[in-house]
Amino acid sequence: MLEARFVRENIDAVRRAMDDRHAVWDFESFLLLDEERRTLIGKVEVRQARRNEASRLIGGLMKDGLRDEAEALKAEVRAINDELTAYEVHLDRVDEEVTDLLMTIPNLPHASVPVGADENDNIEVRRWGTPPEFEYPPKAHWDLGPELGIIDFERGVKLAGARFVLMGGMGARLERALINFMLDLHTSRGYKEWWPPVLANGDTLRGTGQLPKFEDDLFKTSDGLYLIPTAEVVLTNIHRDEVLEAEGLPRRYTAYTPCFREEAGSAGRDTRGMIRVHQFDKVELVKLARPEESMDELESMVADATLVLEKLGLAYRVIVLCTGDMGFSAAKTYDIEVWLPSYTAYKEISSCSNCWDFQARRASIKYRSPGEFKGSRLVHTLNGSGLAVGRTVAAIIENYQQADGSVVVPEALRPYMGGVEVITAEI
RNA sequence: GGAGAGUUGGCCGAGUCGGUUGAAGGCGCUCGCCUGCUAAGCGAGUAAAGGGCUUGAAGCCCUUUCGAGGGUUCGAAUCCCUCACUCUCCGCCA
Repeated sequence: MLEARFVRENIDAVRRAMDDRHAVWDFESFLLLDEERRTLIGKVEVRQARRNEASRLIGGLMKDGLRDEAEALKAEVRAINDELTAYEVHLDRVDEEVTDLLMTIPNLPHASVPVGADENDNIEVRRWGTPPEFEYPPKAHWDLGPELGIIDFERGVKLAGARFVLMGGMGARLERALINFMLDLHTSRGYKEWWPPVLANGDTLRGTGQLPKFEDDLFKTSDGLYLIPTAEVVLTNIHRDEVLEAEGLPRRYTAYTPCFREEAGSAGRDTRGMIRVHQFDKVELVKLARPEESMDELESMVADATLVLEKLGLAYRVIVLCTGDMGFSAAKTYDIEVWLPSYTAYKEISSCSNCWDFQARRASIKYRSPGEFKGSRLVHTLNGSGLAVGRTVAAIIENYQQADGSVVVPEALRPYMGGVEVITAEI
């Protein structure tokens, strides 16, 4: 969320930022409502001040036994209250409309973000590793997995529906091994591990920006809870409505959770395999940082996420998203893409964003630093996948496949696989 | 699920026969004094959000906020209702 005053006072810059994002936002309504709101506040507050004054006087008059004078004042306040009620009802409505509008404006892109329309304007930052070459036509994980008996797409559909996956045997083991591998790696590098709820309330989803604008992307329970689409939601909201001490920053958090997405609007995209499913596992990284350090923390977060791929020996590239391709809450985003032979392309496996103070303002996450400044200031929040586990499974199966249909287990993972070096067909 | 207790400022914690209580006191923090250093001590200050005036900055005025919402009243942290959450006891249970 952006502040109403900030938008009002920087209207041209905000307009330009929205143009850069190719986002549409109703500036005209905002300016009108904002003006109306401030006018109403003035009218309400003048009357409240008079009421407070009169009430004080009444208290004094009653003590002195001057009942008649007190009654006259009471009558005046009653009249003021009638007026006040009408103005307050109006103000509440306008206030809500302003807030609703502000909740739907996306974050401002950081100055370092390239301006562009869509994913074609994203800029590659670096590459690591070499995509494997095969002396035979490599198979996709959606073929290899079922042939090995470790991924069962058909029964996943039977159990739950389209875009749900069932894994068994070494497939399930690989999933679990990756989760532990990633968590161990991140915790060894200073991230604190959490085990959060995977259902969250509306305030939590509003805090990170999924609500109110993207409710269609979420699974919702009958009593108003949401299945989290990412652990970012709960990890970032851990400190909602809190004031943190500066010396405790940056906070670096990690968690493994299942993630749930409706994938509404992505019909026809990535329909094969386990690239785009309703339920997937992810190890998430979240940081709460001081504003002046948040950009450095974004860079190091990308390094933390890519280290997973390097340890696994998977080729990847890092791109910086252009203004037109960034998510709602992000001020700057790096995507990490892993090489997938089935796509003969790099495919997103992590997205690392600095959300600046956008989420912190929604969720009211502040910090204080006595001696440096008075009061408290908003922190910056960052999040990134470290990594999406299902896509990592797919990448390993495809990149480490052998001519005989078996899959070599990356060395770094073998301790987590009970020493298994090769995955072969099983029943 | 049943019964009871509770929810106050960065933190702890007072505060009901409703009226300068935005809220005692303490901790923490800031500034000053004192002190070979440190510690201790003394004095002053220290909530947030919103609106307005002014501005280089500071500042000033007003409003709101004592879990959330609603009600009673001229006036509510204080009384009433609803809801949420926390704790204790009972029941049930992976």
